[in-house]
Amino acid sequence: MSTSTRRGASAPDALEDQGTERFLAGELAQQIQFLTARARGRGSGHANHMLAPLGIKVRQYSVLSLAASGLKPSQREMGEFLALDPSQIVALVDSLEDLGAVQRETDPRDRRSKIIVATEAGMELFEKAREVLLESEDATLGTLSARERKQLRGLLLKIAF
Amino acid sequence: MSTSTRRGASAPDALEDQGTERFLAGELAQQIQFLTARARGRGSGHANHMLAPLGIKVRQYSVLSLAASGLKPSQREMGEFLALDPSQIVALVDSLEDLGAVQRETDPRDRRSKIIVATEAGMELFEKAREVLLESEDATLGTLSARERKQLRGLLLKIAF
DNA sequence: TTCGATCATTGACTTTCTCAACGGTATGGG
DNA sequence: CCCATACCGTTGAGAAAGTCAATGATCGAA
Repeated sequence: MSTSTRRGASAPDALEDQGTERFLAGELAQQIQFLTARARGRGSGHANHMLAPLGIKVRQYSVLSLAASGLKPSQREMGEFLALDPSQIVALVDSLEDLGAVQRETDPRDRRSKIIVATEAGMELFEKAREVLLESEDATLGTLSARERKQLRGLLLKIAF
Repeated sequence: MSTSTRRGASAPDALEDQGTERFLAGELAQQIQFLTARARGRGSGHANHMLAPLGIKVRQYSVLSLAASGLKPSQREMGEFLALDPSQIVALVDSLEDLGAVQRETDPRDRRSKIIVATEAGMELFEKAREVLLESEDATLGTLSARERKQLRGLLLKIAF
């Protein structure tokens, strides 16, 4: 009940602070590239803020999510799916390991690769974080109807890979 | 005509390399947050690559675009619209100024603020970059129909601000 | 066995982000 | 007019994120 930000009960079409909408008719606001970057900035910003009490960020959540999926992902697979450099995965897994949320297990089929699995504590952390993120997503998507959200998901899914 | 990457004439539903689609059914692929970040990563990556020959990146393009819009934006306004810290705007304007693409003009109404305008050369650079970016966007959106692109633009516009 | 490729890891480096401070300037109240 | 306060651009420092090359261990195939 605290969130004071945005969505004032009044001011129907007051987008953000004044001065911004002046450029909405411009060329940038038509470029999907730019809009995507803008949306992502707002989204991950809000998400990280909401996630802070849990001691992780969205980056780490994404790794934790894969670890908790039961799909036994290797670090390389994670990097590919998350579009992150292998070295970044190392750091992220390290930090989650420090939190006791995940564990590295050497793949018996290929001892070079390590499979990341969530611990008990990791599963609990994941569930909490998941709910927080669903709230955050809901807040970020504010004005969109359920139908529109589904549409957006579908469209993004097509271009994200 | 060199770009060998992606969009093979065949392979209708071959998303990226193999191993990735294994996680598509997972929980992350349902989160708009994640999809947005993924899409943005791909998009800006491709765009920066295409833009490299012109000596700028998407960050600088966005500033140049506003400067070339004729809307006489101040740096503060740019920062707000682009969701960038004022100090970053300074650096971006500096680099564009070094390229001779933009100029700082002190606002006569408020001598604290500086209005950024594109030079002749800046306008030419902007036009070239604009075309490159439209191509890049087209490539990134590959599989989307014109109708879907319009939808996506509309949806993103709603959540980007 | 040996050679080339792959995986995780490390390290160095660049870019981007975030924040605090400072000088110059505007604005409003006494 | 003078003053306090707030704002703009700028600088600087430090954290976070992204990029790239190299290495040891392991795999797969010749």
